[in-house]
Amino acid sequence: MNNTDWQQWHFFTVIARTGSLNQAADALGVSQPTLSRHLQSLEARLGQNLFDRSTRGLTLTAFGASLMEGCQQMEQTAQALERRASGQDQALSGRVRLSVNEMIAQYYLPNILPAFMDANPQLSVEIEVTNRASSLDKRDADIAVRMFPPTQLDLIARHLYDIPLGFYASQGYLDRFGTPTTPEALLEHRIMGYDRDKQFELGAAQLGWTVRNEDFFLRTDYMPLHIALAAQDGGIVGTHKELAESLGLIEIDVGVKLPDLPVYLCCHRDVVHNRRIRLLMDYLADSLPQTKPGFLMHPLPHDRS
Amino acid sequence: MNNTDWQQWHFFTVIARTGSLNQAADALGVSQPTLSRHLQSLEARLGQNLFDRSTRGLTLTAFGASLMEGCQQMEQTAQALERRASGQDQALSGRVRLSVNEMIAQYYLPNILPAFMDANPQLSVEIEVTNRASSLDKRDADIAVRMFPPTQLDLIARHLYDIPLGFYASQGYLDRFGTPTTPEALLEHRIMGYDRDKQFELGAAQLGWTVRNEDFFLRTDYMPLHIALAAQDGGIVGTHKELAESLGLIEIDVGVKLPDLPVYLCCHRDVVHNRRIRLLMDYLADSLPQTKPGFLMHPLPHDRS
DNA sequence: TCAGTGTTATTCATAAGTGAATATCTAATG
DNA sequence: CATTAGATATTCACTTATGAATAACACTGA
Repeated sequence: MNNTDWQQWHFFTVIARTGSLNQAADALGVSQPTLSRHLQSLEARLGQNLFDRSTRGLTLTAFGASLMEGCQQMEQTAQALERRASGQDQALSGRVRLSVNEMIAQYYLPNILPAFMDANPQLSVEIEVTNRASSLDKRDADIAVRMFPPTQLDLIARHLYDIPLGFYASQGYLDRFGTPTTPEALLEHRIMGYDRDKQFELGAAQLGWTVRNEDFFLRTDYMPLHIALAAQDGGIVGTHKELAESLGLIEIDVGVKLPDLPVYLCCHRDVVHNRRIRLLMDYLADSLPQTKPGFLMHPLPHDRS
Repeated sequence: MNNTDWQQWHFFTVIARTGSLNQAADALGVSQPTLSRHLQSLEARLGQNLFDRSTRGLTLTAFGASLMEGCQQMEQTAQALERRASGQDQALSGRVRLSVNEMIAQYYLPNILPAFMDANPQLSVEIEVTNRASSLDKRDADIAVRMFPPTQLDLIARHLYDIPLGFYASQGYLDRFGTPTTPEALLEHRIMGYDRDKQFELGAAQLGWTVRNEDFFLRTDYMPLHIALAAQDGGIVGTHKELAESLGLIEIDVGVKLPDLPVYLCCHRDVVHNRRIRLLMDYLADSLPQTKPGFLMHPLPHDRS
């Protein structure tokens, strides 16, 4: 009677979320035929279909949908189990996964990570670079560097320091287009903005500006491209003060002080006492605030003649 | 990264509860070597041991114990999932599991079940006979007939009727030992009682009597044996009025009215709307109260010469 | 209309998991 | 001290499950 296969519920959960056997197979690390068969087997045991099949994927039947709540609860519990288990693995060997955005990855980590890796050769550091908030829940990462305080209650956040921001352009750009002195004038310039990232919009709103991403001259969420373009006389960029200055960019004073960018170090409650994770967190907390940015200045190959 | 195998957590949960690979293998329907290997695999993945091994079985390490809470939660969710899924299987074929005590099984069901099975040949009725409250949680049974209201909130109970009780003995017994007329005198007689079942003790306490199971002349929880023995001049039995009378036993009036025995029909909230289960419940609710007891009078072979 | 891209289902050689039997261990017992 | 009972671990023949390849299908867009 205890014949129930938790594995099949797991498969079902992921299939339901992805809506496709192929994607679920990818996520689960098994093959699509395997999922197909397990799903059929589960449906056979339950006596009715969990999904409607089509050539565009699978969509939950009412029956399948009615079971999703329990599946999600099971998944959360399973994830918590994994976190708690891994949080108690106090060995100083193994992996630590760190999630950072492109700016940290490009301009800060290269300065400080080698020393850590030298000091802890048993530890393999895995770095996930993304501009979205990585899921510490799913243990996609153990530690995350974020520029905003996390909202989840079960995350522990440590405010490290604040990065001063400013608007910058190269001397060459300013020679060609002049130097704006008011916010209004600034917005008429070739200022680089974001694509889907809403952070700048929100920050501007707090300053009383009405700015939409659509208004920008050039739009990308990949900030190192902002920097590289500005360095090549491409326009005005709002970025880290120290970084811009180390690149020889000139600060533009439009009479408005940009708010500092806070830097938070986050991890999950369940793993905060883990030695490996603690080691890297403490090291980052020590070294990140002291680091001058600017190791790999130019990620994109270019020839400035 | 989503490599986590829910199945192994299931195995771990059952192993932890049973404290033995062999028993867990039994409960899970797999072999002991399979469990041994999966457990080793899980421990290897987590990097530390979940159990201390000994020749007396496995005992949780502190690490393993710290994970049990999550496992139990997962198990409950899985069980709820199974119930909800099976509750929505509206086919009128398949199995329905019914849990009853020995009295119902012996003296009532034989009268009424054949008609139900004739009317619903597609349905296979499985009957678990136990005097303990069967677990509707684990879906050991879909429906349970109980003589006391269930305490769990997620069970639905339907009070069917009340069975009048009385003290009875055969004419032969009364001829030999006389007829008691007071409670005190009754307790001096060869009255049959229970072994581990505390219900009679509790009921007697409500009447103001102080009776312990140890005081009885003959002790067994198997009530049909009470009946059979009384019918063979073996002593006095407290049992169902109609049943005793149909056996030709004589009621003994000691000036105290025994409280009626309530009969409840129970099922889990999650499956109450299931057609199969509903069908049998409704049938039992209709037929049980009207049934005269006494189909198979003498379950034990005997020769009354 | 006709490739192109996505989907699920099926096939079959092969790899992985399984379990009966067995080895090995320990505590309890005569 | 030898024996028994009950436990986990290991072995190996064998069953089962797996996945690369493929088929069959439906939508999309040129």
